[in-house]
Amino acid sequence: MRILIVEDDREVAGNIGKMLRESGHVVDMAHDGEDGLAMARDGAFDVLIVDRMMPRRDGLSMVSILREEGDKTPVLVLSALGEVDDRVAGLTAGGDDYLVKPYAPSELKARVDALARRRDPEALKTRLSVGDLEMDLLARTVVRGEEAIQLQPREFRLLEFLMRHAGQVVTRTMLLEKVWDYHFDPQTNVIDVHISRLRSKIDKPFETSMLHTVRGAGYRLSD
Amino acid sequence: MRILIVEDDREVAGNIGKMLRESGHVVDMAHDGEDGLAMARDGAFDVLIVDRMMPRRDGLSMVSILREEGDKTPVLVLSALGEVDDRVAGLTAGGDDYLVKPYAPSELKARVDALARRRDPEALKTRLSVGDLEMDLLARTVVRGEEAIQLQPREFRLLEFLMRHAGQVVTRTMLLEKVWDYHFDPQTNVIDVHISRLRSKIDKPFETSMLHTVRGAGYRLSD
DNA sequence: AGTGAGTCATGCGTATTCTGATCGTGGAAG
DNA sequence: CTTCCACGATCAGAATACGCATGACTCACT
Repeated sequence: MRILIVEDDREVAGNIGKMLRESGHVVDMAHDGEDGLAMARDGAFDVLIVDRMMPRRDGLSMVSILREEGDKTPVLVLSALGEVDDRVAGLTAGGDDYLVKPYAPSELKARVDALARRRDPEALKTRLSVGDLEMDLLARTVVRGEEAIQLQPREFRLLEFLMRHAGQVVTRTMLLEKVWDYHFDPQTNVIDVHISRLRSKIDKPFETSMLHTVRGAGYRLSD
Repeated sequence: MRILIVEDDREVAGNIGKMLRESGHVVDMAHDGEDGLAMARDGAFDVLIVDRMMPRRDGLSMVSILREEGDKTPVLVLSALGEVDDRVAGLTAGGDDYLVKPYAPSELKARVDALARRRDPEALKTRLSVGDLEMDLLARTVVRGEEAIQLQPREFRLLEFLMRHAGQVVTRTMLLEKVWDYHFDPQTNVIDVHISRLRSKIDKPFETSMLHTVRGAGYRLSD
C-alpha cells in the first residue's frame, strides 16, 4: 500500500509516517501543497493524507485540482478545524474522509485502512501464500513446507512484495521504490545482494526454486 | 449484530436504523434516555448508539450508569458538540467512540463496525494464558510455571497487552497508545526500559524465553 | 523527608544493511 | 562451436542503526 503524506509540520508527518510504515505501508512525504500536488499526480498512490493549512497551496485546493483532473485516489483530510462547515468543505472539495486534530494514531490508522480497503480489498490480507510458501504478516513469520524460515526486516519486505506480485515479473525499479523507498538509482547492487540472501533461505534448502531471474527485466516468484 | 439506537429525533433515528438494517444488523430504538437505559439493561445488545441531548435523561449520564453497573457494551456517542472538551466528556463518561453531527452515513457505519469488531469475547475473560505463563486480571497476579511473579502496574498492563496479542508482532506505536495512552512518539526509550524490566522478571529466571524482539518491527510474545 | 514507581539519558554491544571487489554464467556474434 | 561481453551472483568487511542495560532523576504518596 503506497501512501502519500502532505503535511507541513515535519514532526507530525514523521510520526504518522513511522506508524504507517510499521503497519507495512510504503510512505512518501511532501511538505507543502505544490509539492504534494506534483507527487500525487505522477505517484500512483493508494491513499493520500492531506493537511488543510499548508504553505504555497492549501490542502483543499490541492484535492479539488486532483479531482478536476479525474484523479480518484482516496483522500483523508487532516485539520485542526472541526466545525460542521469545515468538515463539509473538506468533503465537498473531494476528500473521502475528514479527521480533526488531535486524533488517536489508531483512529488515523483505522481510517486509512478503511479507505485502502475501499480501493483494494486484497491489500489488507494478513496471510499470503504462493505454492508451499506462506507468510503471516501479523506474526511476521514465513514458512515453506514444514520449515519455518527466519528473515531480516528488509528480506521480509522484499519477499512480501514478491509474493504480492507472484507470477509477475518485478523490475528493479519497482523494488527500489516499494521496498527501499528509493526514488533514484543508487548505482549499487543492493537488490542483488538481498535477492541472493533471500534465495539462500527460501530456495537453497529445498528441492525446487521459486525465485527466478528474468535477465534484463527483473525477478519473478512462482512455483 | 444487535444494535440499539437511542435518539429523540425520530427522523434521524429512522435513517440510521434503515441504513444499519440494510447492512444486515438487527436494530432496536429508544427515544429518550430512560427508555434507552431500560432497554440497554436487559437487551444484550452488541453496540449502543446514543445521542447526547435527549429528554428525561441525557445520553452521557445514561452511559455512566451502565458502566457503573458493569455493562461493557461498546457505545458510540452522537452529538452536535464537537469541541475537544465535549469529545473528552463523551469518552470519560464511558463512550467508546464519539461522532460529531453532521456525519456521513458511511462514517457511522464504519465506526459501528469498528466497535463491533472490538467487542471480542477475549475482552471479558479474567484469565489469560500463553504457554506456562498465566495472568489473572481480577486478582492481578501472574504465574509462570510454579513461580508467582510480582509486577508493577505498568509492567502488568504491558504484559496484558502482549498476552492478548500473543503470537503477533506488537509495534511500539501500538504499545505507546494502548499501554501508555500516548498518542504521539515521546522520542524516548520508555518502552525499551519496561520491556527490559519485564524480561528480567518473566524470562531471565526461566529456561526458555517467551518475549522476543522483532528488529525493526516490535515485540512478540510466544512460547 | 523518605520511599518507591516510572521516566529519561547515556554508552555499549551487536544485528542488519550496504558497499565494492571478484567470480560465474547466459546469450549473441563470429 | 567457441569466444567475448555484459549482466547477475556471491562474499567479506565496513558502516550504520537499533535495542539493551544501567544509573540518575522526577514525581506522587506517606
